[in-house]
Amino acid sequence: MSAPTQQPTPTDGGPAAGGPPRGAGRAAITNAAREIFAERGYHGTSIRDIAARAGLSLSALYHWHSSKQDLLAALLWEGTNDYFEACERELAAAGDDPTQRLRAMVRSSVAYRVRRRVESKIIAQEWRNLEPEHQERLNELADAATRLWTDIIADGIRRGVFHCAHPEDARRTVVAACNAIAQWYDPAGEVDLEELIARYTDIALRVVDARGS
Amino acid sequence: MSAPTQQPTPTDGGPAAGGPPRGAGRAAITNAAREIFAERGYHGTSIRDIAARAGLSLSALYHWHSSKQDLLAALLWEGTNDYFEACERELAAAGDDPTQRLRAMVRSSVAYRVRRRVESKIIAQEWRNLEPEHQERLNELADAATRLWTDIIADGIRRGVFHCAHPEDARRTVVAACNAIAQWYDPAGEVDLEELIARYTDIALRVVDARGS
Amino acid sequence: MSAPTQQPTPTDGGPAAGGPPRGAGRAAITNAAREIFAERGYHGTSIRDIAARAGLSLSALYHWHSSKQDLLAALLWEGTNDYFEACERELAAAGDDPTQRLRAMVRSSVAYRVRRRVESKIIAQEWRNLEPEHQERLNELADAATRLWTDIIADGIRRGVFHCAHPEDARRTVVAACNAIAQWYDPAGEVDLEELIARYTDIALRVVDARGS
Amino acid sequence: MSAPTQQPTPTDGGPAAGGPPRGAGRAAITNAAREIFAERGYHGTSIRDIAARAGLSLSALYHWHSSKQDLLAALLWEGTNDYFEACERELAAAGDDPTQRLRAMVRSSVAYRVRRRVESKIIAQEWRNLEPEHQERLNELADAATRLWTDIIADGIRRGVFHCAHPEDARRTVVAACNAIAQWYDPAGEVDLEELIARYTDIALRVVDARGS
DNA sequence: GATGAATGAGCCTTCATTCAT
DNA sequence: CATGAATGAAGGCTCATTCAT
Repeated sequence: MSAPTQQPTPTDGGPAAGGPPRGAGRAAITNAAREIFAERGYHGTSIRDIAARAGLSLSALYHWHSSKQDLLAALLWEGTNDYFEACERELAAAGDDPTQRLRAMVRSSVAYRVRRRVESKIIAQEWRNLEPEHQERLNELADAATRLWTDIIADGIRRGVFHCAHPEDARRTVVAACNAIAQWYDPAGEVDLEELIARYTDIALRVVDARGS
Repeated sequence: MSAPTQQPTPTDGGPAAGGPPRGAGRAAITNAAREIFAERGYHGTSIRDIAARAGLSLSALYHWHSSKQDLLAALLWEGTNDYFEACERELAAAGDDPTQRLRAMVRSSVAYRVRRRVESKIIAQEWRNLEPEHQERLNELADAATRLWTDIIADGIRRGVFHCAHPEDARRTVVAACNAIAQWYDPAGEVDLEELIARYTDIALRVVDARGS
Repeated sequence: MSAPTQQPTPTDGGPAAGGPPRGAGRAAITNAAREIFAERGYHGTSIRDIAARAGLSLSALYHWHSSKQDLLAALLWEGTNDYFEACERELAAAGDDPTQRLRAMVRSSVAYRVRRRVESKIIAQEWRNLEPEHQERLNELADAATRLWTDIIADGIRRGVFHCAHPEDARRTVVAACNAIAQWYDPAGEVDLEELIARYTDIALRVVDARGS
Repeated sequence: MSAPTQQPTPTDGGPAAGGPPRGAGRAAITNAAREIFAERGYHGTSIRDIAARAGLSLSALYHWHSSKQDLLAALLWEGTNDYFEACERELAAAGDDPTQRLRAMVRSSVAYRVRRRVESKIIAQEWRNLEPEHQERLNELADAATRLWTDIIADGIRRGVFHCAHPEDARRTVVAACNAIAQWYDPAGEVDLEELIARYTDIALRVVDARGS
């Protein structure tokens, strides 16, 4: 169907309900692409599937996006960027303390994986299907996000707050744990977001061996 | 490039070493498929690519495997089964102690992800491209593997050796951390397998909050 | 871009000079179409290309011309007609003498191929892409032009001025020679129009074997 | 080559009559392409049209030719090369005399345009649709053919046998006249090949102003 | 055991065109 | 006068698969 599954896009919001209200083309397509790419993967998805789910013709899709690859690139970049900005926002509020900063990162990450499960899956799996130029651009953003984690853990160790011997492996573990959430979390289940954040914060603190905080 | 990149498969074993493994049709194809599926994904790989890398004709491929889907299914099942058997082997040697059993699981998992990086990537990513019947069969095996972890952690808690409040999240974290190794580990790097096992064992024990062992 | 490359079209004539010919929609489109049809051929040209080079939107194009085919038909007819009228004009001034009349035809033809190279190419190549009705209409005009040549040569032979045994082949040769000019003539080269006319008049007179004139 | 439009190829002769005898793929396609490209032009021809006329499936076409462009390039190259070789063959037999050599060139050219009308049309019209690399390769061959004419006329003038003042224009006229034959000649008409050669030889000699031979 | 030829379905993309505004 | 959004048909090409040899 054409209804946005995830975050509402400012551009649409319009008449809604039913077929895509003439003019909501771009968003309808983006949403449809997001869903189907997540379900079947980039190569497993045909551009006809996307157009159909968006309730538009094949050609309308090309009116808004120049190619299947651009559609993917836009989706991945938008998603990664949103994640990065969410982290920065939480960090800005977290102050200077490594433990608080690590908590902020876990909160941002878990929240993102839960709220944007669909993007999260795509980002994890379809990254390799980007053409080199798009991939490079995305890499820089991803590296910046990695650095956020790295710096916090390094700082915690320096200040004697974290005690893990291998910070890189600790970082990888925490990130992998948060990322995995997108694969299994059921929003209809018993665990709500805040509870989940609490649980993964605990785990993260154990992984970096935080003591006395 | 028909030469096996990874572990030699028992099925082949032939004259090997050098040119296109004389008469080793089946294995050549399996190996080629494994590599290319890992590189480009199931839908991104064409059966012609596989035949070409195996140094065989398209028709030869069909002589050995009945379809592209079967090729994938065989690969995934074989890989998952090998992993499961490796776990059982290590567990048999580990005795009854939860800590020793968890160590055994981490050892099996890390070793598998390192030695069979290619299969590991495929298992992680291409699972969804299996047709339902194959998927179901594989699911049972995967669930059995999950149960190995679950039972060990549950036992550890019951015996007061592990203290984590949310065993499922602990299990997911440890498994995700081990799985991720396949994505980043560089066998030419400085960290050898035993060192890596040691590090991830430590992390796993912190995640389940093992005390006094 | 959108500036007319060749002769100014009476239809436009507007403010012109510089940017997109203000309000000169129709002419801008005709000119753009002429250029691109000549460069890439009818089927090799998209209506979007034309609109883009004219600096107009796709819909504007349809405001002025009812279809791609009509655009071609208009171009071809206009061009052929201009050629025919140029011939008649020169002939009217040439009087009755077959030699003078042949000279007039060569002059008209060479001048047209030089001054309107672009149209000339289109007329030569895109004729076959006209739909039957347009083609028929154009044929009549082309036949009339052919008859101008035929009659002059026949008259010259009758009067004993020309001596070629096969007037049709002579006519075809002269016409082919003039037509070819559009393909190779370089207006920036050393040979100017008058010189070229002189040369081809000589050739034509040799081809029809004119003696004592 | 199986479909009989033009010269018979020794390679075929097989089962004939009816659909293309399994195995005659390559030639059937080449022949079909030649015909349709000549009728509708490169861009006006769809690869499906070609396959259909060849009595094969679309995919079979791609089994034999890697792309539509390659099909065109092969056709153009083959045709131009055949023409060039025919010229060289006739010239070898013509000896040293400029008049005899010019006669040989006219003979080769007229014969080619008559016997291979279809190729001739394609060569004349579709040259511009070749991609640059193919175009360049073909250009060299075409230039070599041009040089054959140029050298003969220059030699004739030097020896005082030809007297035209502008050899390049003479050459262009003769070549254009011969080329044009492909457009109008009707093999079912009254003029046979030898007669046509005689007529165009006469014209050519008049154009270069050959005297006393 | 292995091959080359052939196929039908489907892929991404572009086309000429229309229509509400 | 002019536009942006939308469309159905068609374009070139690739796919997994089959079959006679």
